[in-house]
Amino acid sequence: MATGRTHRPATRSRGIPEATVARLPLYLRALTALSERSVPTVSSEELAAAAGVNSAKLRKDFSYLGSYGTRGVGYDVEYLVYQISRELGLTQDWPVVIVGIGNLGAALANYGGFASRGFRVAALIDADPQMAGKPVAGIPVQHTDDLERIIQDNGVSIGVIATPAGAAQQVCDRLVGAGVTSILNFAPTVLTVPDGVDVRKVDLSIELQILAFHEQRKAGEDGGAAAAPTPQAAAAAADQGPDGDVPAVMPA
Amino acid sequence: MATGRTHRPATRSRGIPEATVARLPLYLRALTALSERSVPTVSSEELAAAAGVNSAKLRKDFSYLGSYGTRGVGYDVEYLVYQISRELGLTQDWPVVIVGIGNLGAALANYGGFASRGFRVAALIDADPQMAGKPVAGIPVQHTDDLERIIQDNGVSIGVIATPAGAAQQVCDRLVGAGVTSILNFAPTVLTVPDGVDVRKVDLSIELQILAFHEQRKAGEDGGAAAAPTPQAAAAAADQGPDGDVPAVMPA
DNA sequence: TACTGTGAAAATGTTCACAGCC
DNA sequence: GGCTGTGAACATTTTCACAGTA
Repeated sequence: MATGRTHRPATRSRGIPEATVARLPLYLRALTALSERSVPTVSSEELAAAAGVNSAKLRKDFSYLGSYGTRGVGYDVEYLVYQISRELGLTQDWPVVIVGIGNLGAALANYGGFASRGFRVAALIDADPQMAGKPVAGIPVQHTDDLERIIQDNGVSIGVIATPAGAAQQVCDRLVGAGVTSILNFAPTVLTVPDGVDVRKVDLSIELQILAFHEQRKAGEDGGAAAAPTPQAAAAAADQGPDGDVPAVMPA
Repeated sequence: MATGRTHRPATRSRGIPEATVARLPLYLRALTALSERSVPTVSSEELAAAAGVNSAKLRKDFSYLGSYGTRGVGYDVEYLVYQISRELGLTQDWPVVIVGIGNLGAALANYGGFASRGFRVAALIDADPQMAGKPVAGIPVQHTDDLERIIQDNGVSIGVIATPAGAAQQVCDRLVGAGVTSILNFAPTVLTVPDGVDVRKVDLSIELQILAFHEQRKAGEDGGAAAAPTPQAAAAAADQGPDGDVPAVMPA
């Protein structure tokens, strides 16, 4: 039953700290924007502002990649775009499958940010036979029955799970069985995977809960901070709306 | 123009560390599942497994909230559900607006995980006049023109931005101007906000990029770790698909 | 006995501040 | 002069290991 670990790759990632890796895509985006405006060089101060971090952190981050800057001048935008892309593995093509083509899956399929960074949506997979053949974002949806074949035919190593929570673990097992070694999970469940498989999780309601925590702090306690006005007392009838996608409730 | 900081609340959150706050929703979900199965008590070991963390971390996390367990026995599930909910501020009703009802916005509106945790979608807002009046997830979409009124009428303090990147900052400014103090941003842009406003960011393509980084590591280097088989050589024709939402694409 | 709660150690991440170089 | 690169100080987070207790 594999003592499934989540997150944290086994591969200590050579020298680059996780926290730095997590920021590289941020820098890359900021750099890409500069590149589009044909800006030739940028200082750590400017780039940091564009990426929303402070400049000391940025410089330290870059120092793990090597010495790609020029003292007194800054960083060459194009060169840095290339170096970071290479470091992140974006100079190669990553075929990706999306499983679960509900609202969220469709949104993901349409999301331009994937195609624009070396990721290619190789297939869309759904358990509903009604969906089979229907094009979403120009790609025909295929049935779950063919999951293994699709993975293998396309050499897919990254899978995205956008199914309801109840189906996620089963889909995950099949993806892993077929050779997928990285999973991006949108279903609100903890996935159990064998060692060597990375799982990253995006949970919409968790982010909101964290915001609520801080929001509560602003209003409550004493008059510490400022800003927040009344938290409105409408703390009443919270109709438990119908579950659209993701049920949030484990099947038991 | 406010030297907009992102993330990290100003309010040092009494004693509870950020890292702990970020895990509370995880514990809450696991506990809710146990509660539904009428499990009366749970040990740190069991709960930690269900939440995907290790037990020492969980105990330390709970120790910041107080001593809610019983030595030799474990934690009372119902009691803990209540305590964590209260700590997160989920015992009150949080009206939320979603701005940008494209694919992603619709997915969010339909997402059951919101309603099930004290969050109530108070309104859907879109800039497209064609959308106005159309119901999405049973809620009629309203036009951006009415944004300020909607925020104030509903006492909204949390806003979700699911617009294209280009519109995000403008929407953000209007939300903040109307009194919103917490923002969940799905647009791939760094938002600038005044002090006292919290921003959390969910970026789909960033998560994939982090996976790609580790995926690359598994394949490359030498035969350090195990698991990962062939990374398939399909590194060829990556047709730069059309941008659905979000921009990007390196020019060079 | 079987568990929690927590100090203390270790690891990781951030910031400071300045030497070094263009 | 202006900026990078980085040791060293500081801060946060994780883990260990065990005392305390129902």
